Parts: sequence; structure tokens; C-alpha cells
Amino acid sequence: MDIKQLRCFLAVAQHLNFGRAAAELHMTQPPLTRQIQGLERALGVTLFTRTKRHVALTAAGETLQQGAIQLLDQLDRLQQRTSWVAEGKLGELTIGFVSTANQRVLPPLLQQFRQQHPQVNLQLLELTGDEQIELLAQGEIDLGCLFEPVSHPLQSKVVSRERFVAVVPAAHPLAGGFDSDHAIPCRQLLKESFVFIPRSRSPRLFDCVMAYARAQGANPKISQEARQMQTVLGLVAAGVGVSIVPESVTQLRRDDIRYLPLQPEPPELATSIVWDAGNPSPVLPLFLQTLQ
Amino acid sequence: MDIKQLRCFLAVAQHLNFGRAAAELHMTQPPLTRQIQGLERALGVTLFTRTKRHVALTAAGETLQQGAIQLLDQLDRLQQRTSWVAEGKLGELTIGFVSTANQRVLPPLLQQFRQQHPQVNLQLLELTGDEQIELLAQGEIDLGCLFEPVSHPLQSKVVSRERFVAVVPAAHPLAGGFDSDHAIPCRQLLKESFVFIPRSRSPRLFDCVMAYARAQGANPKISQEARQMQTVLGLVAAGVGVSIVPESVTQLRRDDIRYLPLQPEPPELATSIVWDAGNPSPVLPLFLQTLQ
DNA sequence: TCTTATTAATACTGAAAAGGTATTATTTGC
DNA sequence: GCAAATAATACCTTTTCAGTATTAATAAGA
Repeated sequence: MDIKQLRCFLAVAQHLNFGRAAAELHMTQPPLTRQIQGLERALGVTLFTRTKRHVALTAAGETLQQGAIQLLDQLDRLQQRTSWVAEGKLGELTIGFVSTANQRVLPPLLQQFRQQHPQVNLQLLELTGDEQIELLAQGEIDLGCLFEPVSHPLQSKVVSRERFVAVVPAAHPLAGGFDSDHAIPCRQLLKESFVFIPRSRSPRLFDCVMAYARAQGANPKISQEARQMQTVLGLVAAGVGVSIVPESVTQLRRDDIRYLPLQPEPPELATSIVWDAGNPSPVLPLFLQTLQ
Repeated sequence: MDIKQLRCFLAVAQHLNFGRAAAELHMTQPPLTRQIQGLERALGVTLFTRTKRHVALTAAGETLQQGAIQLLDQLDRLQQRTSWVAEGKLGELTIGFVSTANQRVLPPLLQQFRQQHPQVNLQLLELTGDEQIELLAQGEIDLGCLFEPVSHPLQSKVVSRERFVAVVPAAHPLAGGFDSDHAIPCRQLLKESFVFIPRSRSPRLFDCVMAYARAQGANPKISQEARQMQTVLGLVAAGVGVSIVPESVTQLRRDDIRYLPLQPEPPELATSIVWDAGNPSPVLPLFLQTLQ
């Protein structure tokens, strides 16, 4: 049995006339007759009762007609679905990200991509940068979103650059007036005890802040560690200490803390989208395209 | 796109090796390679990433694999279903019958056929004999079950012969003792007023009984007509009159009526299965076969 | 009743497709 | 570095398939 035979059969079943069916199929009547004969031989079933004058479907023919319509329809859909998957319009994209990226960097990117490719299922995993690099190498995730620098042989593109800012309790003397926003000297800030994320959890962020602090001659005394940025802010609010955080964290607004600029100019922190150039996912190029 | 291409594709997708896939398909490797190339060209999609050494499915290939398995499965089922319909093992049979036949004649036939061909859907329609002959000619029903004789050019086979019996109220003098079963002379019975089904509803039954009665010199006085045998019995029980019914009606047992043999010997009433020899339904021969 | 138009099937021919053999190129493993 | 494995290619042969011409049979109209 063969798709071509089924198409021939459906045309004859529809017109109940070999000549007109052949015309519709852009062929002549004799080969069409042979196609039908071949189908009947393959099935071992008579599909049409034909006199020299009239053609009619048998019961088996009607059954085949219904089934063949469904089958060809399913074939069309399969063809289309396969094309879409190949083009990346339909599929899945697994994205790892550091939690900080979920504040300001990632949401607009995801929203734009979703809008352009609504048939792509986005799997989002909050991971540390190191975990992301590991899983990218294994092909477990398609994209990472983490802080520069990336050492591995992976492709990357900076999607955001931001400065650090100081965080102090609202009641702290350094906070100044309620609407004050004059810069705090770094050395003065770091006389206070310091709250931060453990280095193991976010080495690039940790090292970046520490290098800046030491360049100012300070040696931050870490009084407390917390794995989540939210928790760091909570500890600051509770008066456990002060902290230095990426500017995007200021999205997390609280009345009991103040974000203040730092002096001298703190270093830039780059957030990058990272991917494996060898990843065969057809969706990946489309995402990179929305990044430009 | 072609079924053969899909089968080739699935073999390669399963083995991820052109040589072994070709062996499974009972062909050599070069034409298999060309089949896959043809499929990829037809779809405009790369299905395998092949090095000289390794073959792997692309995302589109995996999608096609899943879909193709389903598709071929559906094709198999369609093929089987079509065969079954052609053989009559699967299908529908519409059967008309006179209500009387539903007492004793039809149930065992239907039960036997159902058991032998459980996939055949039996549509049962209670109809008069004339309606059945009309609908048989129109091809609206496949089988009739009615009283002989059948005049039309239809095939028929007698499936039951039975005598007529008298029905009288239990309290009627003719009923005799409770367990009496001596025959009632027809002429004596027909001195009573008579209850029967209208001739228009069942002409063969009506004529048969009347011919018998008149042969005995009686001229039955029909005091009441009823379209259903059940109703006739009810009228008899109510003392409206007596009746003569086919023996199979005695299946409808009631305490308030008595069935009694008639004297002299009443004529035989033949119930036949009737069909149109030109009916193309593949189920029909199977039913006739269970009839022997 | 005879004729004509319609139409499915068949015979034959040429072209296209498909499969097989031999070979090549490249990669992997020892 | 050599041998085994393996996908692709070239070339040839066989098979399949479509088209033309024809036949046979039936239904409708004169």
C-alpha cells in the first residue's frame, strides 16, 4: 500500500468516475485504473463495483475512504510539524539563569521571544553560573544567563551592563536623609560589617565585589552569608550589616533599606547569554536572532 | 512523501546505522541512503546528522519518528478494518421484523449471529411485512422477518412453521378446567365475538386465519381490532371476545387467558427470513450462512 | 431496434525510478 | 600508521509507471 494509491483512490471515490478523477490527478485514465487495481490487489479487497458504465463504492471502499482521508490529513500535519521543528518554530528551549538575572535582564527577552515564537516551550531553571556552564557542556540546557567572564569555549553575548550600589538599613547614619542619594565612599561603607552571598554560590559576583573593595584598601568583614539576594536584603534591613549589590537588585524595593551610589565608580558587572556553538537545537538560532 | 520512505526512515532512526537498517529492510545500503535523501528533499528538512562514522537524529527527525510510528500504525489498522468490512466481520446489518417473530423465532438467530460476529452492529426495526418488503427493495434494510408467502422477487428461507391456537378468557366456558387442553372446535369458537389485528397491519396473518375460519363455515364477527398482539390478549382477557393467534404467541403467558388447540387442524403459518439477492452488503452472506 | 456517446479495461511502448555492485572517502580504534 | 567500519557516489540493470491507441460494453436517443 502506498500514499499515491490512496490519493488515486480518494479521487475516484469522490468523483465515482475514472476519467474525471484522472483529470484531477493530472494523469490519464489507464494508469489510474492500474493504481486502483494495484491497491485492491494489495488489500485483497474489492473497493469499487464497476460496470462499464457506473462506478460505486463497496462497503469496504467506504471504510477505506473515511480512513484514508484521516490518514492523509495526519500525514499533512506531520509534515508541517516536522518542518516547524526543523525551523525552530515549534520546540523546546531550556534556559538556565542566575536568580539576579530574573529581575531586569531576562523578562523582556523572554517576553519578546514568546511573542515571536509562541509554539516554543520555554523551560526555565534557576541555577548558579557554574551549574549552567556544566549543563551547557552536557547539552542539558540550551542557554545560560550569568555574569561574565566566561572561561569555557562557549559563545556568549553581553545583554546587560550595570554598576554596583550600596545597601544600608534605612535608619543607618550613612543613609542620610530620606531622599538623599549622594554617593557613599566605599571605604567608609566597608567599615561596617558586611553581608554577602557565599563565594561558592556566585564566585564571579563575589570576586568582582571583593576586587573592588580591596582596590579601595578595604577588607570587608563578612558577618553573615545568605544564598538568596532577597535574604541579603532582609539581613541588611535587620541591621546585621551593609552590602554591595548589582543595580538591578534595586528592583526589589523595601522601605527598611536604602540603595545608594558608591564612590569611587564601582566596576561594571556584565550579564551574558551563553550558549554552546555546537548545540544542534533549531530553536537556538531563533533566540539568538531576537538578541540580534 | 511516501510510505516506503517512511519505513526506510524508521529503520534508520531505530538502528542509527544505514547498513543494518538496510539489512532489516532486505535491501542494500546505497538505495536506502537514496531513499532517506529523497525524504529529506521532499520535506526540505535534515533528518539525520551524519558523519562518515555516526548517524544521529535531529530534532525534526525525532518529531518525524514519533509521527511516522503513529501513522504506520494507523495505516495497519485501516488496512485491517477494510479487510474486515469486506469480509463482513465488521459492519452493520439492518433487520426488519414483524413483532410476532420477536417471541420465538428471531432471538436465537440473533444470539447465534452475535456470538459468531460480535463486531457486526445489528439494527433491529419492528415493521409490518409490507413495510419490510418495501424497504428491502429500497435497500434500507438488509433482512426481513415476516410471514409467508412472499410475492416479490426476493430470496427467502422459512425459519419457523407453527400452528394457530385459540385464545379465550380463563373464565370462559370454552376454557374448560384449569388444566384442560382438549381441542376447541373452530365453529364453536367463532360463535363468540372475535378480536384481531386489522388486515391493513398484517394482511398475510389476517387472510390466513380468515381463510381457515371460512373453510369451517364460520364468518368471524370482529368486535374489536388492536394493532399489537399484546393488546389483543388484553382485550380477550377483558372479555371483549376470543381470538386465534400463532402458537408462538403463547410465550406471552397470562393467568387471565387460556391458549387451546383448535379443531380441525389449523393451517401452518410459515415465518421466513427474506432478503434481496442483489444486496451487496458483505455481512449478509455471513448471516445467511448461520441460517444454513 | 439500431446508433452513438460514454467509459472502464487492455495492449503496447518509451521513459523514469529504483535497486544492486563496485568503489570512494573518511573516521575510529588498535 | 594501518585496518575495519561506514556513508556517499558512480554506473548499470531491472522494474515500474505513465501515456497513446484500442477494445468492449453499456446506456440513452432516434
